[in-house]
Amino acid sequence: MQPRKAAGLSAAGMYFYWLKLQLTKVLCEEMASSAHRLQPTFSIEQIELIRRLRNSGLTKEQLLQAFESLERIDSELGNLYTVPISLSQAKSFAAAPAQASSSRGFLLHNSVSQSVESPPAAHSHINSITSSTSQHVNRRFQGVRRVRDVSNDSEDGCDEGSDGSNISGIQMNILEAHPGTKPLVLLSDSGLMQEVDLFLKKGTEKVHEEIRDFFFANPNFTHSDIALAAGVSVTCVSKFLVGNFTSLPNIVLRRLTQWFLTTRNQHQNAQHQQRCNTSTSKMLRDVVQERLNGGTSPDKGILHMTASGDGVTIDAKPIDCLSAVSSVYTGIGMSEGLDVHFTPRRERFTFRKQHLEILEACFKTNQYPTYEERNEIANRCNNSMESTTGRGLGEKERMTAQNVAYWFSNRRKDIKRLAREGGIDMSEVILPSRVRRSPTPSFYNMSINYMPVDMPSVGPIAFPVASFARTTSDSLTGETGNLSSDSQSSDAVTVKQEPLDEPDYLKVVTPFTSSVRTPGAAVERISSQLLSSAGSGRTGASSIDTAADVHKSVSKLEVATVDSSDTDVQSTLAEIQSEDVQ
Amino acid sequence: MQPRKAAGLSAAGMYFYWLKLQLTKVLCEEMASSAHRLQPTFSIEQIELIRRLRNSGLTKEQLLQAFESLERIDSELGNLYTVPISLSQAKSFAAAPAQASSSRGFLLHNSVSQSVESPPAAHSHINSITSSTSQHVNRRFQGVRRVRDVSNDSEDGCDEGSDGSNISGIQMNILEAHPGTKPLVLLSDSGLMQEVDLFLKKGTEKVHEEIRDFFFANPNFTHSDIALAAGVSVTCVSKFLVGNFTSLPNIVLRRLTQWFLTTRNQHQNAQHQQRCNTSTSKMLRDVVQERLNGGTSPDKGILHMTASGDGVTIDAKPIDCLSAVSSVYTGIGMSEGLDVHFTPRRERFTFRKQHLEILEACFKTNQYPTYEERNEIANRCNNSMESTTGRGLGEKERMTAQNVAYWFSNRRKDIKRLAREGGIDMSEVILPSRVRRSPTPSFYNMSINYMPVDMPSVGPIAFPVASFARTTSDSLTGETGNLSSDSQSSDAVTVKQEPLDEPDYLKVVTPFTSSVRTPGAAVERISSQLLSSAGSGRTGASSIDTAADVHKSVSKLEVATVDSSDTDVQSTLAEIQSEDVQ
DNA sequence: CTGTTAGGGTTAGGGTTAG
DNA sequence: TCTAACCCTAACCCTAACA
Repeated sequence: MQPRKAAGLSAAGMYFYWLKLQLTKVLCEEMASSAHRLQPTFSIEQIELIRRLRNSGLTKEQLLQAFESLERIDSELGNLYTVPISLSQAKSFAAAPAQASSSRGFLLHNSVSQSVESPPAAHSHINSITSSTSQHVNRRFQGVRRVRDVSNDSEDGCDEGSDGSNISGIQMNILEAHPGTKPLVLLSDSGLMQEVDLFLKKGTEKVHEEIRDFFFANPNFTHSDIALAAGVSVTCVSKFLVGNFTSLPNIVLRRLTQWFLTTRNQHQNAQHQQRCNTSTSKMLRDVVQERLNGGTSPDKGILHMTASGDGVTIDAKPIDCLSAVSSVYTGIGMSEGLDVHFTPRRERFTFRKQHLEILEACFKTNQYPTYEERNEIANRCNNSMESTTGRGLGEKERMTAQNVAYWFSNRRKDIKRLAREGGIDMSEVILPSRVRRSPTPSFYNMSINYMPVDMPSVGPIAFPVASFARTTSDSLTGETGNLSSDSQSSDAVTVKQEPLDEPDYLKVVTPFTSSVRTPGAAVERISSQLLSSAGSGRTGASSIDTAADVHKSVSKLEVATVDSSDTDVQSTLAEIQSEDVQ
Repeated sequence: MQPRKAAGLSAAGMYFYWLKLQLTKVLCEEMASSAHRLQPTFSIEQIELIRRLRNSGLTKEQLLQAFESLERIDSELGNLYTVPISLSQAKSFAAAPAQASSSRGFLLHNSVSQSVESPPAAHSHINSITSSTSQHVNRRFQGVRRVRDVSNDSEDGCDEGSDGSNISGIQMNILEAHPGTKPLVLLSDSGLMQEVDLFLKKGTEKVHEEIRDFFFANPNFTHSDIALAAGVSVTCVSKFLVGNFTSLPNIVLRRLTQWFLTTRNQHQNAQHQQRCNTSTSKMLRDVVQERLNGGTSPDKGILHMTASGDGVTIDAKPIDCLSAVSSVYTGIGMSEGLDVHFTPRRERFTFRKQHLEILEACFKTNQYPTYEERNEIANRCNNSMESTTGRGLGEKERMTAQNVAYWFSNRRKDIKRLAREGGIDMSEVILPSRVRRSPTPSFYNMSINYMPVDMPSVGPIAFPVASFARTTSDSLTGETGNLSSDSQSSDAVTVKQEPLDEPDYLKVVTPFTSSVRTPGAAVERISSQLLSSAGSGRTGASSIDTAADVHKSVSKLEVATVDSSDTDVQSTLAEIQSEDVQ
């Protein structure tokens, strides 16, 4: 086997992370000394990890060595990882396969050495991975206890997408035939997927409600457990349970749903025999048994795997959901009858002029909007957009609370950066608005109790239009004179330059200038700055505007920001920014 | 003054950015109330800002007014910004000149209405900007302390270019004759430049090592600080420190090096008297003094400025380095006797057929190659090219990892666009290959005890090929039947269309189709689609081929991609895509 | 602890520019 | 004209801090 050099550094870093996680788990298992071990299925990371390990050219011997080393180290350190097993009932997550035997060896070894790199797609031959050599290590399925080491999931950005319009990643369940036997890797069928789709069709609210109730009905559940089992971050679980389900990406919802359906079914089936919930092994056995018995859904493993870990799709596409899925199902990838679900990557949302106007206005008031506030802002934006365009918004055009959250987050950073670059120590000045955000209670009026102090930092700015002359002659590009008002083009903001000589702009800015103390003033300025600088062009695909138009929009935008051209903006401003400057 | 519309959009945006920055700084300075101010040199942004201000037609009086306003405001607000000075040793960045007055007015307003846009090029009369009125404000050089709060930043793309083949941007240091006197704008001499060049000659690795060590040796450094001081984005700093220095453009490396040399020297020089590192002014004085005394390099300002913020040259030209610099020195920009270093624009790399073949093959396997992978691909391409041509590759002919990165990036976009245009919602299907993106354990935690494994990248994708027809009739483009073998024309690949009905092509593809699990199958299909649909002939400039020829090459390319005609391709495929379908 | 989230880091997608 | 090469910033990941 020819070793392949690892990927990029960052990639490597990530890899480390996963590996760490993996090793941690394995080590954990290893440490445990239980006798009858079940070979749990593999977790997402595990699968991928293994694949990578294999691809990296690592031999099983080497791998084994590594494990042993870790084990040794661990024992020397006092079994830090040997924590009490606390796998609560429904807490069935993936664990590395282990076996109650005493032989030593390593998971997937043989197969690893044989196959080189496997395509990401779920291959049927994956089934043979573990079965080939029956390398069951005596690992224990250890509940993930650790301190906060393992449960520290990453988080993950989340998006809106209220329902399962997305196809989850590659689904693959690895089940073991029998406790103590070789693990079995099964491909997930579309049955679960469909079930999930159906369930998601109930609507996000309903889904959330059910899952939440299910969660609370089981005191043994912890966020971490679910996160681990479902393959999502704790953060997402938390958000979901708290009610911020709308800020979660579809993929997360799908996974949670999948977990829910699977777990619930298991739970129900195992209900009668789930008397002793303290015995992990017993419980695991139950689960396995259930599966072996052809439970509701043999493949709806708790231990499913999703190839691409993240991938977020912003928009919820209730309607397209099915079609999208079906298209995938019938896609080429499916030609072999495989259920390959790809986890879509995030789709970048594009903030339009109107959005920015509203966002900026809100930002001036409160840099830390709560979820409700964000949601409201998003709605406001959407409504504004709808009324402007006169048509419904596409899935991708619909702003979500998450988008807003991202925007605010990035915005705060922007300002901070700006301040820093300006040499101002913002750490003490800025962000005072961080008034303890409402603990959950919502519907506070956005404006609350504190006067948003803004940072006096930068001042109004006049952007010199000038040019940053590119080495070549760029300065000649825009010579158009003034710009007339622009129509509300629904295009992305293309603002990149703004004519300083724009009368309206100046006019508008002035007032603010005079009232510098206004809390929002500074922010306002920076905002406008940002706006002016935050241009991005449009692609040829959707544009037909001329350079002149661009100019127009730009100036328009600038003006609008400060001006009162938009009702929504105005209302927002009024609502939030009542801190005038009389 | 006749208003001129700004140049390119981005230029304007950039301009705003700089200006904003500048103002921020100015304001900051204004806020400070120290008396004996040193006039620190100017930062990149400052210089540009000032230039812009001047060009905008703002008079010094107006400027003064603005400053005063701000100052007043500040005092009224309670000197929110007057934070303890804590300029850590080597952290010397630029501060903007300011003055302590009390009149009211507003920054830039007047000017705005008057001036329009100024050309980006560095003008020699810039010298008079500040010196004309001796506007030294009592600003304080504020240290950048912050806790760890403020160390936030922006980012920015970067490129390859491993060594200093690039000429940095406009270099210009502004020093003041004496503290309290009018600032003096000095042109940076080539001394520092040469020093930088020499340093860079050590090799990227070495450079990286030294700078990195230097960085870690100073716990006070933050990425942001360096970015700010060096005039590069935080992203670049981050990448550099993490080790991805090869993905940085030459210009960035140069700047970092410049920063490093400058800072280090200062550090060393100030070492003995740096007992009290709490006195910012003291330190500044030292620095200034040193400079005035004709220190090692009077102009090696920390605060040099590089006019064009970006500009990237892809190829590393160790050899040309010097010549390049010299050419710049004598370039047009110099006509005024100014030491204007133009940042050369990127040199467009031309992908040849061979390159594309390899790239396509790799793309099918993994759409998101890591740095190492990209590097490997580049090497593979170069080797292939070398063996083909039988001669060494010129600097421009050598593909770099960055070229590969660009190619992949653009390729992904192409596919997405195609899909979109084809009416397929790729958001869910495409780009699954990205398994959890590397968390890139920023060098902080990277160390540790784990075996570096690389990260998993996902699998194969299945893209619905079918409907990717371009909206228009593209499918008709390639009707040529078979293609005979094509001679190795050294011309740039002009392949743009590919006959779908190409027997060979189909033949080749088929296997993949049948083996859907193959990761690259879908990609393959889309790729071919792209090729077929994305037709563009070659420009008349370099082409003389007939349509038939094009077809030939195209088919050739396609075939080669999947076929085993090329050794490199094969090896690549085999190596990576060994996930067969037995 | 456990759950959340602000923020520092980074990556990569949507656009745009220019060789 | 095409597309390599950027820019900007949305969208994440991860850790620390805090409730």
